[in-house]
Amino acid sequence: MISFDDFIPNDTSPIYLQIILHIKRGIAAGNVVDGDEVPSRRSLSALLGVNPNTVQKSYHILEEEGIIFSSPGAKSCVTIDQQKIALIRAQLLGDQAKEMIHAMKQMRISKEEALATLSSLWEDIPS
Amino acid sequence: MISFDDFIPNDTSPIYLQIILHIKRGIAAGNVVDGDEVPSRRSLSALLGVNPNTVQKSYHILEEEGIIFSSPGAKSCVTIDQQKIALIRAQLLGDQAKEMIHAMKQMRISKEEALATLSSLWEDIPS
DNA sequence: AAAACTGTATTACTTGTGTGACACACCTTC
DNA sequence: GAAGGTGTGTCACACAAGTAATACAGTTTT
Repeated sequence: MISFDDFIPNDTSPIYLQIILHIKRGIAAGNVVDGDEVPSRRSLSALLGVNPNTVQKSYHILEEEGIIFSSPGAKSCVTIDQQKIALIRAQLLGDQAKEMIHAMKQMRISKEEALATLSSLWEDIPS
Repeated sequence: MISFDDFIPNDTSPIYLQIILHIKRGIAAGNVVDGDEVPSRRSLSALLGVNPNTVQKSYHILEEEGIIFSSPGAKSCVTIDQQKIALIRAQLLGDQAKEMIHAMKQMRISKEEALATLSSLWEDIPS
């Protein structure tokens, strides 16, 4: 079962997108494997302090992407193979790096300073 | 005058927040100095393909933060000193790095792989 | 069968964005 | 100096997206 303990909500992007991203990152991390259950709409919404419908929206999109499977009354679970996992991981990693680089360049921060900052802060962020 | 040529809209967070971030990054970069004019609501909205009111919302918030100054009929301009600039720069740099590290750790990506990815993609992203 | 869980659909409210109108400042022209 | 045009910021209202509240229907467990 995927964990949401390290879910840190962010007030800039919609919550349903953050939930989707969190699950995809969990998959990329290998924390979630094919057939794994996903938290129920209600339990996750209670944990995150949001409405069940917001979680439903996330799950619905993930279902359309073929990442989770739902059927009325039953628990939803992940349906994904190794190829998809590698693809998602590469995608998320690349996107995140590109966004970071873009932000740094907009601030005219050198490659060296960016790498140094990242390196020095690495241990401070909890896993 | 601050440039929006390298503004890359992103469909995850509200546009007005992205505009604020872009201007703050321009300030952090040193591209914008005290007294510099800021694009008019209409010209910027036309350039970005959004509504003048969306830009207005960004400028209004920046004015509340004491970063720009507006008065009816006159062009709006930036009001900021070196201390504020250093503060904004440190803030944005730290936030961006922390967000990157958090994302990487969620994907169980090692410090080495993260730095290597960033380093190898650096030259590919246009300034 | 009843209870406690599950996913789903309908509806309303809040926030973000779009459309339009207004008022003030500057600059040209008469 | 007065009149008009074009720039500027500001505001009120309408529409769309994100989120919340509630009710409904199926599955599992007891």
